[in-house]
Amino acid sequence: MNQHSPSVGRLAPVTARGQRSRLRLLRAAEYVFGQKGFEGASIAEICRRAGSALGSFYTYFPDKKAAYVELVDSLGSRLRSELATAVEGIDDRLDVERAGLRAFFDFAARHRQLYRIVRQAEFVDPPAFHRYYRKLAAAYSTGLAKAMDEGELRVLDPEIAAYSLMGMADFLGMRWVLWETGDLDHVVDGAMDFLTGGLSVPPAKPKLATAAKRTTKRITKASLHAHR
Amino acid sequence: MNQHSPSVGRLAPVTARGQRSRLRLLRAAEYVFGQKGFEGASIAEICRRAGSALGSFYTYFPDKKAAYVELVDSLGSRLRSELATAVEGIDDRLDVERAGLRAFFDFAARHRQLYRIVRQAEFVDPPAFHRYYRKLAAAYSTGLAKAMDEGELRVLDPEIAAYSLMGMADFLGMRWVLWETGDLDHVVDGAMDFLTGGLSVPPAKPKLATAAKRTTKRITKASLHAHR
DNA sequence: ACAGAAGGTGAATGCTGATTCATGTTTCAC
DNA sequence: GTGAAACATGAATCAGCATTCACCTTCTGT
Repeated sequence: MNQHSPSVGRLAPVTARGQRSRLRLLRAAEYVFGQKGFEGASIAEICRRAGSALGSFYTYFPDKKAAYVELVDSLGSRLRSELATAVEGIDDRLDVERAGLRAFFDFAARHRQLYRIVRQAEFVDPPAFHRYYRKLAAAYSTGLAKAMDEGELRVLDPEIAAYSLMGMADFLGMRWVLWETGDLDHVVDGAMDFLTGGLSVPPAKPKLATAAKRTTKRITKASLHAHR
Repeated sequence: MNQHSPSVGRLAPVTARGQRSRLRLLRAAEYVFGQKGFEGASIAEICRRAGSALGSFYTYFPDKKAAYVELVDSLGSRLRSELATAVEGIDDRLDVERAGLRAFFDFAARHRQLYRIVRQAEFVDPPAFHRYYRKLAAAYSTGLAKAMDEGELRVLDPEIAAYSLMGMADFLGMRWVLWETGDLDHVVDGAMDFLTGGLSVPPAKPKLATAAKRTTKRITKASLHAHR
């Protein structure tokens, strides 16, 4: 009942040839769906790109939507697994955040269709869309909660923190990975600066307050002008 | 050349009746596009919902896409204007952030199609999609930069901060306004807690470090359990 | 009260593209 | 080597719209 039950029609390939065809089709689908959107993509174009005949698509997928959903799930689990790998063995939790952010940007750069495919999923198959973010958020929340328990992070609501951090990564990636490839190191540093210390001005030592504030401001503003 | 040049055909309504019709059509379009997506929505359904005949749509819009783009632009400027209003007169910058977040959630709650319409725009008309976020980000960045200049906020790259904050708001709204309406006050408080102070544990007074950490942890975890 | 403009109507046109199917080709277990 | 199961093929089917158009109704100024 779960994944590919070959009960109705034959969907899971049996031979090596079949596996190859299915994979070619899926890869082509990732490209075309990402390029044109779900509705805009035609099975014909996917097949052309995969080097298969029109009918072959239906040997492996019951319909257009099924292929799409599989793509969303697959992108989700590939992303989660890459993030887990990128982060494993890192002790300091802030370094985990940095590595995770970096890995996300890398993934997005390698799968420029990621955003478009996932976002379209909201219309094609809402459950798949939810799954994608909920699974990511669940793993993230757990990690954050543990770090908070261990005193590695300030104690916050882990789920709120997880969605906040996911949102940051999402928008930063959209802006600096997809729209305008810039100095990603600078973006990662800037993001880490923000998510580490927040927006509010740390209470300065009372006596020197004004002077210290002024100095900090000048220095950092100058360094910011180096970019952009 | 700019907005509605009635050069080819009559697109801008002249009489009050026309204005009403156009508005009814636009409202219906907001609903139907939000519900079914751009491709999934049919002009016929929009007209049915608006109580107009099929042909009337083309009295006011050159085609399906034009109506969509107008919707995206309109949602964008309505949002920006509501945010500006919600925030004007507030002095403390962190209170501005709080009020802005709250206002965004309210807007999203009142326009449950906002997310779906804006996200679809990426496929329907990429320029409209970019405009939406870029205009928001530009206004936001400017405000943040000013607050930083005035020493109200820690100095960060304003554009990175703007996209980070937009991403947070976007994801928190998706999760707690659209998916599961929960205790929004708690979400706003949690988000403010995060964006104010960041993730990292503030350096404790050396002598009491361990004890203090423990205590904080117990208290806050207990209070967190009150929710969810 | 009438002309002409603005607004309204919905059947008809045309195109696009998902899905099916009858038929050919390849693979592989034996 | 052979036959059944797997795969592959692409023309044909079919349904769903966007858009057009020829004609009707309601205003508004004079």
